[in-house]
Amino acid sequence: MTAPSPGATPSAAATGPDPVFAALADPTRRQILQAVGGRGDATATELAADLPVSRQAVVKHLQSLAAAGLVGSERVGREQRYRLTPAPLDEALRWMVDVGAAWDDRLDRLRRQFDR
Amino acid sequence: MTAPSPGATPSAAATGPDPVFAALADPTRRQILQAVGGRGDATATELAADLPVSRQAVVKHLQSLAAAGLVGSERVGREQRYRLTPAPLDEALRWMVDVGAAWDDRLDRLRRQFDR
DNA sequence: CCAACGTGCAACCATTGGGTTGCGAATGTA
DNA sequence: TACATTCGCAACCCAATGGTTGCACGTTGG
Repeated sequence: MTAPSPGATPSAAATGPDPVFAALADPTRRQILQAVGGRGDATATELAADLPVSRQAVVKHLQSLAAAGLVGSERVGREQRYRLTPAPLDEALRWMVDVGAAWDDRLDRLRRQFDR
Repeated sequence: MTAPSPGATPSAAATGPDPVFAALADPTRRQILQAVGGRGDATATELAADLPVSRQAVVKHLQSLAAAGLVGSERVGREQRYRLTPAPLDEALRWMVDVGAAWDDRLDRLRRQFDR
């Protein structure tokens, strides 16, 4: 998944899953992520219209998301348009899958040892 | 993945991906999660020995994780043993995959429309 | 039985974080 | 040119959070 998604600078893609998890922690931020993904393109003002928070709050959230490399922005005229760059999700995803997998492995090993 | 994992009560599994994402936000908490998964079984005191924080801090983290349904605990003698219950990870995982997928769909649609 | 160990509870502290408001600067439009 | 948007910056507020310490209560083993 997640082709390089051209256009929109990824704004310093921040290494490691840390910032991604941190970014995903907030419900509003996840909502914003979904919204900008669904629209394909959005400004802070547009997003704020559909949310119970101020534009400035949305801006801050978008900055967090940008810091995690989950969105990129591009200035067009007098507005700043954001778009999704979901690549960093992969790393976080992998982390979770690994934890689950390691656990299942352990269960398997125990089970096998028990069957013997 | 993530079989029901018997034993150890899931401690009120909390609905929705919210508590899971919240739980995963903290690096120490993720470390604890990995540690308890790797050992298969651990107490707060044991975990604290390998971490740069106090036992009480670990206890608090374990409570967060339990609230998210990611660990279950079981009292054995005078110690409280925690174990991984990674099932709730699935929901969070799905959320992320969905966001990524929706985005890829949009890209595809745009590309197809452009080719025409 | 008593000492040692491990847990659980509570108070407290400092920092982070989400949110708001206000304002000045840049850009598009009548 | 004058007006209306839209943005970006800064200051400020309050609640949540990660962390600590101290202490009292069960449990185990010599």
